[in-house]
Amino acid sequence: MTQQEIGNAIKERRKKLGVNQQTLADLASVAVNTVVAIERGEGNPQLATLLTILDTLGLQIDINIKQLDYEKV
Amino acid sequence: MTQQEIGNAIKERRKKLGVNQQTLADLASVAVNTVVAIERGEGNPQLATLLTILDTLGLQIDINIKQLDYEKV
DNA sequence: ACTGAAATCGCAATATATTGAGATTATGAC
DNA sequence: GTCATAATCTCAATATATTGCGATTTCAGT
Repeated sequence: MTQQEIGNAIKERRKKLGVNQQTLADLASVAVNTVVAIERGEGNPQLATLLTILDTLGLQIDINIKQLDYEKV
Repeated sequence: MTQQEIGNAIKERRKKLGVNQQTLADLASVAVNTVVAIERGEGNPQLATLLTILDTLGLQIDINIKQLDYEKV
């Protein structure tokens, strides 16, 4: 999962929950600028920042053995 | 998954692969100090740094809906 | 206990994320 | 097209990760 994909996942989840960037930022106690950057894939957030945002959205990170292309679906 | 657990996952995987911190750092093009901090759970690495290290170890990040305690195992 | 390798620590220098405030642009509803 | 809201951008200030080097401690094997 790339930085860009992570940003997209956050954005989709946020929209699904029906909250805007400002509200998410407030709930996660980060600046809205930070949320914007991460969702756009332009950000290179610190792990704590990312985890806080994910947690706020009811999401979590898992670490797995890298999946090879031919294994997908 | 917490910062600490991520550090442990990296450490275990590294040992399983039989490489030391310095070698991992070199392969991932980061400073050994950075690897040390992350593995110890003291670090708050930037996402790019974390992804590079995980990738070097053949690991990847996945984002999932948070698992509730009573759902575990 | 000895030895070599691995892991950890300390610190200053540098790079980069984060923040805050305001301005600008997109987007959707009516 | 208008209006309101959401999203994005700019820029300076601040906080914090990263690096490099050396020193120190820990650890495993003999």
